[in-house]
Amino acid sequence: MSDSADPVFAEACATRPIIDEIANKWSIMILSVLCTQPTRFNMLRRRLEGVTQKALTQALRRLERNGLVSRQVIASSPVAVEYSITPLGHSLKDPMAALYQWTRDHVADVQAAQRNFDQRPGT
Amino acid sequence: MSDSADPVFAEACATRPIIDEIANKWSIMILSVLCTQPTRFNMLRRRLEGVTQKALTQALRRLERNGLVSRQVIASSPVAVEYSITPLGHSLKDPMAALYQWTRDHVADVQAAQRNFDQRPGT
DNA sequence: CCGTATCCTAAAGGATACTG
DNA sequence: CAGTATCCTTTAGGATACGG
Repeated sequence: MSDSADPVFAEACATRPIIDEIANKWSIMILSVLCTQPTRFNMLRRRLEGVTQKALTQALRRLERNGLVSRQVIASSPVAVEYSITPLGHSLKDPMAALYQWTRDHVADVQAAQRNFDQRPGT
Repeated sequence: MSDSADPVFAEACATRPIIDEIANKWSIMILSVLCTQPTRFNMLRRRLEGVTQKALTQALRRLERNGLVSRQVIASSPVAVEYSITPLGHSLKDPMAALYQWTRDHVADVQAAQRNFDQRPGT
């Protein structure tokens, strides 16, 4: 599977497990919020419209496990939990930006291809 | 969800649908192979060890729909189908490379975070 | 307030058989 | 050769209820 593949894309095979950890449905939106400021659970929940409690918890745990987000419990009376982005999480910003730039540059091409594909006659 | 989020990550929200199309389980490995040379269905299947026929077909259709891969039927006696990467697909190489570079630079950090997380006491 | 636990449904994934 | 169709098993996702 790897002998003569292009080196750049070949690396994709090795790095995919980590990419998959990051490319979770809500992860980048969570990072989007946390990049601005530390945020509490229910605030995140409000900001990410449509997220369920379960999904948010799962995404946060995953980000925390991978060192991109840190979780701090503030022992106030109704307990507060604040999530913030780590330096490691922050370092993802630049490479992400490159990918978003590609998407912006080519979104029209992709959508045109989709329309073309979807409109061609079925069997 | 978007008023005060960091601009770079905020873009993530808008571009995620397209990222998701590309970040499919087998997509980058398929692109890895096609980037080197056009390849036929069963050859791809052999190169991507562990892929099922169904999964490979689905991934190829998706890549084709998004304009990253083209499919050409060669009407020989047992019919042959050759897949190749398009210029659009090729243009993904550089931004991907940036992401892989990040992964390479930080894989140790991520794995350390994972070990640390996994080894801490449960309830 | 911040979750975990449970239950249920929906969707994904694999194996096998069959067609142009 | 290159798929599609079918079935079945596994996993993910959502809703609800409860605990620290």
